[in-house]
Amino acid sequence: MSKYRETKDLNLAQVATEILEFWKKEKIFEKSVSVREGAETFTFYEGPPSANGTPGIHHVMARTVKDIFCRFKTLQGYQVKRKGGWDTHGLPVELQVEKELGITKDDIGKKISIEDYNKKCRETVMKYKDQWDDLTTKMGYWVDLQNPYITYEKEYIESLWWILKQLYDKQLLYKGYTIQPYSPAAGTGLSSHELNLPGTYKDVKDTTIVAQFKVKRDPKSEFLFKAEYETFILAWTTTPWTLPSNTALAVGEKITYAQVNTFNPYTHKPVSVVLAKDLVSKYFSDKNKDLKLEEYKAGDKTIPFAIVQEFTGKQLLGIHYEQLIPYIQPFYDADKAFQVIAGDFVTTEDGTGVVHISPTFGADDFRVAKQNGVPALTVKDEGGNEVPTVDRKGKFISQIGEGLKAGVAKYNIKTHKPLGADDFYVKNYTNEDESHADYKNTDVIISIILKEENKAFKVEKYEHTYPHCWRTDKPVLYYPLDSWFIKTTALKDKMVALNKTINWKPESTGTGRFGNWLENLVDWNLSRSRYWGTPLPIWRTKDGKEEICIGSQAELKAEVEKSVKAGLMQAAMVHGPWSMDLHRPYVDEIILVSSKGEPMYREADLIDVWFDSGAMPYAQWHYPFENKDIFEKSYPADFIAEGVDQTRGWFFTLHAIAVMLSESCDEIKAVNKKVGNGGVSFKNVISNGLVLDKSGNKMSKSKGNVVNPFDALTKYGPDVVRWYMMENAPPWDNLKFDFAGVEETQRKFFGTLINTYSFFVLYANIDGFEKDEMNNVPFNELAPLDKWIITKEQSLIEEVIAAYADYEPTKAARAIQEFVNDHLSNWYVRLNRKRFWQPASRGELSLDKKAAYETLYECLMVTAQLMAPIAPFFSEWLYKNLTDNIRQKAKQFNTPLKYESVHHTLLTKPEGNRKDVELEKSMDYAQRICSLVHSLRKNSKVKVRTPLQKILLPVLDEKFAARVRSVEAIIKAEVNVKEIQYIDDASGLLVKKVKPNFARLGKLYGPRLKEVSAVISTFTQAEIQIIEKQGKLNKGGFDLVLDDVLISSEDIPGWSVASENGLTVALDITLTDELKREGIARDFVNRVQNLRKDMGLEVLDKISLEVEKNGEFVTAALAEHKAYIQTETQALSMELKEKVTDSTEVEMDEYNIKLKITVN
RNA sequence: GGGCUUGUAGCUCAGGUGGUUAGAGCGCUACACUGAUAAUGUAGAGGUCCGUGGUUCGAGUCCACGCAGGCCCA
Repeated sequence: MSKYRETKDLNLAQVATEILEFWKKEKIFEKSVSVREGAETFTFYEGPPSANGTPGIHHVMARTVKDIFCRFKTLQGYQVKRKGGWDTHGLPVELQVEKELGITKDDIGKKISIEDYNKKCRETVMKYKDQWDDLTTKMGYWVDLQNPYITYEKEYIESLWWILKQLYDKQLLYKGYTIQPYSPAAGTGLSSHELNLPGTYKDVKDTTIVAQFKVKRDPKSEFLFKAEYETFILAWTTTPWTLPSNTALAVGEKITYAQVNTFNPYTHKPVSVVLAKDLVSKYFSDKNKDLKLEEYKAGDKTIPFAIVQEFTGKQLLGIHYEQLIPYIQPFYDADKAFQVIAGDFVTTEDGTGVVHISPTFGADDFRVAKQNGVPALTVKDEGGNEVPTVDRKGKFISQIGEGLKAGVAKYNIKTHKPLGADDFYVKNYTNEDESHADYKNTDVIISIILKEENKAFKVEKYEHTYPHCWRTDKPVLYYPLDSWFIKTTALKDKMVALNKTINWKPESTGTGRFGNWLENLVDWNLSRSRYWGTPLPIWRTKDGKEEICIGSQAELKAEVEKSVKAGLMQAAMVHGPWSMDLHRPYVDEIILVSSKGEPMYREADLIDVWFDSGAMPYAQWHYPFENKDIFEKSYPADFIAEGVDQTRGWFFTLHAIAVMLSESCDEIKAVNKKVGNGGVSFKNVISNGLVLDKSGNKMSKSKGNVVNPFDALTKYGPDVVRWYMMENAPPWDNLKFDFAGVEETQRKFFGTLINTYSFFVLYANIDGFEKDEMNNVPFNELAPLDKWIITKEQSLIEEVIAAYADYEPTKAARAIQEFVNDHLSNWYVRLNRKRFWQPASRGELSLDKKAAYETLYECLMVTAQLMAPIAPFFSEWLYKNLTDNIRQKAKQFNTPLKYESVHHTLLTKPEGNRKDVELEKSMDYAQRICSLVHSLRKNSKVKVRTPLQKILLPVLDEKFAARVRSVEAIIKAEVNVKEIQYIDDASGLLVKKVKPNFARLGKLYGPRLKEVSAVISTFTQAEIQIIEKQGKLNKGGFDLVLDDVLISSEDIPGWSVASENGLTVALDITLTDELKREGIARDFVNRVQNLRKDMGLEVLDKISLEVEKNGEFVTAALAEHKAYIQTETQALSMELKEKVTDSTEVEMDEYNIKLKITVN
C-alpha cells in the first residue's frame, strides 16, 4: 500500500513549483477545458493587458478574481474557454517609443518615417511579454496564451472596420466637432496627457470683464423692471475675447440672485444689475450701503446701491437679452440665442454667479448650449463649412476684426501699430512687443469698447492658472476641432435599460458610476491624431461631398482596383504593402475614386484604442469573417472583471459597441435572438479596486512602496498571496497590501490546514488506512462528532457555492477559513485525537476508527475542492496526496475521484440528508459551555488536568436540556468534569432574571416603552413563575405575555457562575482526595509524555517505567491509576520503588518525582 | 467643481429589515493546555462606531449637512 505523503518542512512556494510541473507535463489546463467538451459553456472575456509595461502586484489581484470564477464554473461542470489577448495600440506605446528614440511627435515624418516609427511601436508593444507570461504561469492564472488575440493584427483590425461600417451604414458614425485644447501657435490639438505635462499650467495675469447684458423687457422678464432703470445681468469672464461669440448666459437654478440698483462706474449711468446674492458684497462695499441713490453725482468715487429684490436662478430661465457685441449674427436658431439657461457647473465661488456661454470655445458651454438648443456663433467659410469666430491661427475672423477696428477708431484707442481687420489675435501669438507703451492686447481693446458702450461693469486684471502649449509656451485655446463620432446618444435609452440587466459587483458601480455616466452620455469621440493605432477606414473627397467607409479587406481591394482603373493609383497598389498591414502609412497611400471620379483620401485619424478593446468579443474571433460558430457560443460573456478605473473605459466600450450593434447589425441581431440576449456583451462584471501599500498610499516608484509581484509569489507562494488578497477585503474595496497580513494567512490558515492534513497522515500511515469510495461507514453509524463535522461541512458547501455563484470570493474564503480553523482543526481534530491513537487490534480498523478516518478524509477532500478556485496549487497538492493512491481504482469504477486533478473534478454537491441542524445547535451549546467552564477554572485556578466533580446548568426549557444531554460526554471530556447536573424549577436553586423584549414591546407600545420596561423590571420571582407557567401576566396596567419578556438565569446562589448570551454555568470546585489523586495521575502522564518526546520516541515505541516513591499520597495516586498511566504512556510496566538509580526528576505542582524510562 | 466610494479597538475587518452590554482575528500583557502545532484555550487592557443636526420610546444602522481618504471625470 502506498502511504500518504508526509509534510516535513513544507514550503508553499515549493508546492507551487511542483504542481506547476505537473500541470505543464500533464496539460492540466488544456484538459480542464477538454474534459468538459459538450458541456454547457461559461464564457469569460479577457480584458487585454498591454505588455509594454511591467506587471504589478495589482495584476495578481485582478487576475485572481478572473481566475476564481472560471475555475469555479469548471468545477460546476461548465466548459470555460478563456482566450487571452494583448492590447497593443495607444498613446502609452507611442510615448515609450518616443522616449526610447529620444524624439517627439513633431519628429515623426521628419526625423523618422511613420513606417519606421510604427515598426518600432510594434516591437515595443510586446517588450515585457515574457514577464507577463511568467506572471501568468507563476500565479496560476489559467488563460489561453497559445492563441491570444492581438489588437494590431490585420484580422483584428478588419473586424473593427466591419463594425465601424455597420455603424456607418446606419448613420451612427459621423463627422462633427468638439471643444478640445488646441494650440494655435503649433496648429495642433493637444491630448489631455500633453496638458498634464509639468509646466503647462502657468500663472498668468489676464484682463477680466464683468459684462452687462441688457435684459429685453417682455412678460417673462417683467419682474425685473420694477425700477425705471435699464436692467442688466452681470457675467464675469477671464477670456474677454470669447464675448463676441456669446450666445447665452448660464445660471444655477437653485442659486439665489439679487437685483441691485446702482450706477455704472465708467459711464455713471443708472443701472439695475442682477447677480448672485452671495456675491453682492464683492462688488458693493458695505460701507456704501447708506448712501442715497438720489444723491449720487457722476464721477463720485463712492457709488450708492440698493438691493431691490431676490429670486432664484430658476426665475431667470428663458429671459432674453440684447447681444453684447453684435458684429455677427447666428445664422440658425436665432430665436434661441441670447437667453438665460441653466448650467449645473455654475457656482458662487467667484465672478457673479452667472456664466457667459460661448459654445465654440468652452466644453461646458458647448454642452449646455446643445442641451438647450442654443446656437453657436459661427460663420461659413468659402467651402460653406461652419467655422468659429477665431481661426486656427488664433485670430478673429475679419467680420469681428472689422467691428473691433471700427471700435478702435470710434473711441480713439491708441495702439502700438495700426490694426487692420485681420490683425486681431486673441492672444499674442505673433510675438508683438508687449513692452510698447501703447501695446494693447485684444482683451484690453474689447474692454475699452465695452466700457465706452455701457456694457462693462468692472474690468480688472486677474491672476489665475491657465494651460499653455508645451511646445510653443503659448496659451492654449479651447477650440472646436473636427472629429469622427459614434452617435452613442442615439441609443442612450437602450444602453441605460440594458445596463439594468447586468449584474454589477459592487452594485453601486453599475447604478452609480456607470449608470450616471450613461445618463449623461455624449457622443463618443473616436478620433485620435496619432500614428500607431487602428486607422479610420473612411475615404473622402477634398470637398467632403463624397465619402466611403470600408468594411473589409476585400472591399478595400475592390475599391483600390476601381481606383487603379480610374488612373488614380498605379496597378501595383492592388497588392501594395497595405494588403499585409492595415496600419499607417500604408493605408494613407491609398487613394480611392468617388462615384464622380474624384480622388478620395483617407481621413487621417486613428480611432480611440478603447474601441479596439471594446470590440474584442467580435474581433478576437475575426468575426464575421471567420469562426461564426465559436462566436455564437461565446456571446455574450457570462463574466468579466477589470479594475474600477475601466468603468468608462473597457466596460463602457464593450457595452456601447454591443448595444449599437444590437440595433444596427443584422448578423448580431440574429445571434442575440438565437442565444436569447437582449443586447449586452457581458452579464456579470466585477470591478475591482486598487492595491495600495500597507498605509493606504498609492504604490508609486517615486514613493518606493511598490510591491514586486514576483518577489511576493516567490517568498510566500501564489496560494497564500491569492488567498490573502481575497480573504482580506472584497475585491471591489481597495486592498491595503501588507506582508504582515500575508504572513498571517500563511500561518493561520495554511499552517492549520497543513497540520490537520499531517495529523491525518501520521495515523493513516500507521494504520494503513486507505480511502475506499465503494465502502464507507454508513452515515447513521458515525460518531456524533463525525456527524457534527459532516453537517458543518454540508453547511459550508452550501455557503461557499452560494458565495462563488454570487461573485463573492471574500465570503467564500472566510467561510472556508472558519471551517478549517475553528471547526475542523480546533474542535473536531482536537476532540477526536484519542480515536486516532487507539492501536488497531489485529491490524483491523474498528468501525469507529474507520469512521474517524473517513470523516477527516472527506473534510480535507471537500476543503481542497472548495478552496481550489482561490488556492489552485495547494488544493491540487492536497487533492493529489489524498487521492493519487486510489486513482486507478477510481477510474476503473468510474467514481468521483477518478480525475487526476482537483480542477477536473465535479464539485461535491450538498446533501441535505446529511445535515443535522439540531446537532449543530447542540454542539454550539457544548462549545459555549466548555468556554464558560474554562473561564471558571481559570478564575478559581484549577487547571484542566485536575478533574472536577460537576458543573451545574440551569435549565429553562426542556429542549435546551435535551440538546446539552446529547453532547454531555463531549463536554465532560473536554473540561475534565465528572458530571453535569441540570437545575430546573424543582431544584429550588434557580434564580431567574427577566428583561423586556424591546424589539417586540417597541412595536406594541411605542412611546410607552419606558413605562412597560419599568414595570417588567419590578417582577418578583413569583411573577416570573406565573408568566412562565400561564403565559401571561397583568401588572401595572399592562397585559403582558411570555413573548414580551426574555427570561434568563444568571445566578445560582452560593456558586461561582459564568454566563454569556443567555447561557449560564456553575462549577463545583470542591477538590476531594479522590479527584486530587486522579489529577496527580494525569499530571504524571503529561510529564512522562514530555520525556518521551524529549527522548525522541516514536508514537508506537513501548517503554518501561520506574518511579521513586515520594510520599504516601502521591504513591497511592500513582498506584491507583497504574493501568491508566500505562495505557496512556505506552508503558508495558510501571514499578514504584523506594530508590531509582539514573532517574530523571520532573516537577509537579507541589512536589518533584524521580523516574526512569527504559525503551523496550 | 461633479459622480461614485470608504470611514467601527493600535492594525485588518464583521456588524439582514433600527432594539438598549458593538464583535472577530492579529498585535500587546498574564496564566494555562498539548503525543497534530509555524498551533490552541482563558483572562486583561484597548471604542467620541469621522463630525454636527434631525426622525424615533430607542440610531453604528434611517435622513440632511459637513469633514477626511480614494477612484473617475471636468
